[in-house]
Amino acid sequence: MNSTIQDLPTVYDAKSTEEEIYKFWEENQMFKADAHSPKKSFSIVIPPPNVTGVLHMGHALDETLQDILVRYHRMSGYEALWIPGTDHAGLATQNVVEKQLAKQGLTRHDLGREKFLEKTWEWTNDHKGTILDQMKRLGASFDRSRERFTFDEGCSEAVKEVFCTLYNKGLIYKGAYIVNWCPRCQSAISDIETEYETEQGHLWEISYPLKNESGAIIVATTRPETIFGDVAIAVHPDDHKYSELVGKTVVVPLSGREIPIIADEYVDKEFGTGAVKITPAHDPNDYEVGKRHNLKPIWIIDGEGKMKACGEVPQKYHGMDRYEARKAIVGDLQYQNFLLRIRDHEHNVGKCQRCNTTIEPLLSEQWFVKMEPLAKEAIAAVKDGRIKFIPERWEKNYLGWMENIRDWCISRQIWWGHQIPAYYHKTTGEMVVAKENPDPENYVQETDCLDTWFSSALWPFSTMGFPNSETDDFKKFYPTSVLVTGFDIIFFWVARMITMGLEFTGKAPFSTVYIHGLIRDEKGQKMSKSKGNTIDPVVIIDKYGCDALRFTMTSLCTYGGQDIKISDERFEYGRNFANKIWNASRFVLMNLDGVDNNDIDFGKLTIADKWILDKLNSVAKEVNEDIHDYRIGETAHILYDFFWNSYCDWYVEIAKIQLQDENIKLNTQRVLRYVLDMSLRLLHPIMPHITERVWQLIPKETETKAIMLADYPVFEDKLVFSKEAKEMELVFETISSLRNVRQSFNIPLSLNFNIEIHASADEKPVFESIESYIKRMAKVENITYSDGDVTTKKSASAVVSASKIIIPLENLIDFNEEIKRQEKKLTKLDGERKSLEGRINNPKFVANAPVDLINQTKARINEIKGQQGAIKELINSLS
RNA sequence: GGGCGUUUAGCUCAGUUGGUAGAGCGUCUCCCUUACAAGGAGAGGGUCAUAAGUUCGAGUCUUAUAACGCCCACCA
Repeated sequence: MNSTIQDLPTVYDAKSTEEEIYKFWEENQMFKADAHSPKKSFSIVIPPPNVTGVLHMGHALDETLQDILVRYHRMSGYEALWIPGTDHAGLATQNVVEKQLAKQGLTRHDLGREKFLEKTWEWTNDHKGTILDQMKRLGASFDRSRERFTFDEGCSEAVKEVFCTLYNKGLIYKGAYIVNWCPRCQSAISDIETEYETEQGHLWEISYPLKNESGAIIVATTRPETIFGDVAIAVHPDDHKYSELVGKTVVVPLSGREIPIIADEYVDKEFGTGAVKITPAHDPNDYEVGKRHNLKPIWIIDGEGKMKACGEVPQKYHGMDRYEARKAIVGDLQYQNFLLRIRDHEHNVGKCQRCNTTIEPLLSEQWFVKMEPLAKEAIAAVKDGRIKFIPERWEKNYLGWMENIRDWCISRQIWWGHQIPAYYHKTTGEMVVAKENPDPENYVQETDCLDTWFSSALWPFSTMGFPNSETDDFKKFYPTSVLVTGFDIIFFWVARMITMGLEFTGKAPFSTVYIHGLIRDEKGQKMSKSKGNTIDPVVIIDKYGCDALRFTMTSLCTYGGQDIKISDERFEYGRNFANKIWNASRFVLMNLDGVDNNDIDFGKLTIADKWILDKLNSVAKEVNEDIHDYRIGETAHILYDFFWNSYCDWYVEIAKIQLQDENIKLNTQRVLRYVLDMSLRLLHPIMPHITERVWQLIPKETETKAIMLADYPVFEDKLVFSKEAKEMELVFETISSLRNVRQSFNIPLSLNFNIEIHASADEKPVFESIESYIKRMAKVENITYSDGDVTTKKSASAVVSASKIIIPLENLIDFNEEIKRQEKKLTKLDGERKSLEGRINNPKFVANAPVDLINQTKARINEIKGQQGAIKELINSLS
């Protein structure tokens, strides 16, 4: 980092810089938090990415926002901790390892549980760091010395503690229930892991003949293959169509089994035929009906989605896949004249979120968490404001779900994960729930594992040392400050963390939930590998730079948390800004002459100096407020506008003039240096690398290690210069007007012209003080003043504030064009004046509007009148 | 069936206590002015989806309608 200023390339080299800078931070352990620090704490736990995961745009956004908050607070005097880690991702990881085995023609069963776990641990240890290493490319300032894994020893201890405690409180139970079974994953999954898709299906109407008499009842079903699991036909009790049939017995086609006709209010009279077959083992609603009527469920489909080889299923169907069986059964029903009609029917089918396999509702023994008692406090915590959602509307969403909470199926029939700490006696079958096996000789552990989200739910405190609440980290950093995530996992994760945090630590695990939008492609579609519309953040970083990625994404975040549409080219925005920062910095550095401090002489400040300092000051104020309010996109916009449009486009250009004046050169250098320094600090949380790099290049009298450890700028009273800030408007307007004239009449830059200013009494001294700016920036040769009337000379002109500027360019301009130009302005002012006058002449407005506004309106009307008078005068002098 | 979001410039979108609309990109002019052509300067472009209401005043608040999108529920 010792290159001289002159050597710096004119194009910012993001790639080499970012690598170098990140290494610098890491080697100096700047991300490491101190649990013994006297500073206030600010802490975040990362939403742990799956160990199997690869970095995607969603991470890029999520991690960037967290990093911005962490870096901001670190610079603002907090002891900031960001804990990284990964999720063991039960099924996902198991699938990856199984796929590897499959290449060798093996299944996990060939290896056995123990060997398979060994293999999976091996894979995990090889890959645990990869996604976090990728996140280093994002500039993430997380504390790798505290890196955790949801399946590491500590987290496992926390899981056991929580499981046993909940069980002993009666909040975990084991029971038979209809669950969503994925035949491919061979496991139960929870309700929220099931997604519904609309499919074009059929409604088959099947005739069930009455026993011992003529006649039949016709049943409509979408799943004829479950016919062997039927235990009854149900009709609505008020449905007189069927009232005489209730209580009678029918014979199940193809099987010959006899089942009753029952009445139950669950049945919709209007749907299908008004008669439903009841299959308690394979449909959640049927299960409820069956329970009400004491009907024993019959299992006819197994865990692989195949027809069971059991007595109830005719032999010819044994082992048939459920869809094959459907075809065969429909064919057979038709052949035997039981099938009366087939209708097209659109219906929703449950799919496994992970593998998109159609879910098989299956009655089985599973473990559940009784959610309702736990939800109470989790609801209260949000309602009473202990936890705040941003944007607020997600609160409703959360509360709606919590208030209708259903029990959480936590057991999974997989091997990779936290094995449920329940032990069965080998002979008696007696069950003990305990952290350790009470007697390995005689007890075997439950084979099921826990849903991965069970350990994720404990993440904010399992990472801090729980169940030990006396660790330094727990005392210093728990509860965490804010949780940053997308809305897609509010139910999966956020809600459960809140529940568990409150139950086990008595505190909300975080006080704010900051929900950002999802990243979508340019058409607004979700990015997915299967659609082939993903954008790889690493590719973007290679092409545009990490800071460009971060800045662009940040700028696209809205207060309302809207989804963000991105395309490759959008990142040019951030790249160009980075390049602008780079080149502006180069200019300043090249002109600093070694000035190594910000000791500005306030007595020597020019009007432009005061304006930029005032502006910087208000930007600092606004940025602090915005970050505090999680309006992070806004901070990007404000800083972009300030740096580019105020600092570069105006101040730096003005500074070029001031630097020529030996009287104020040094002070100008200090102002340049100061504003650059502060701008870099303000930008650092969003664009950490380039700001650090440039900051290191600024000459300093004191040895300060890094910008990331420097103080974040705040509002300062001494930097308020309202009067000068206002007066600078005259500079901007004058120069813009003159440039407009030049452009309108195609006057080449090489031609310097003279101007004559008819200044109002109070504006004249201001004009005099800004003469050098006008001359240089508008290419003006001479400025003269005239107090009296407008000259009758034919000239182009401009009305600025309360003054008139005459540009005598007789031979160069088309007077008709000039008149048109002025008239256009006149019309514009006219519109504004009429509207304002309409207001001020309305007695109700005067009676109701705030005094300030009324005064402002009056003043503006007067100003417009003055300008219009001046323009008319100028037009007259032309014609 | 219930809930939520979106509708503002050609495109993508900002716009927090209501005070006559902004940015980036794109378009048109001019400029290689000693930080930057990934740049500089100037210009053009909007009945803020529609309708009613509240108000002195509505992109902003209320109600209704339309279109698109999302979430939840899951009548076989």
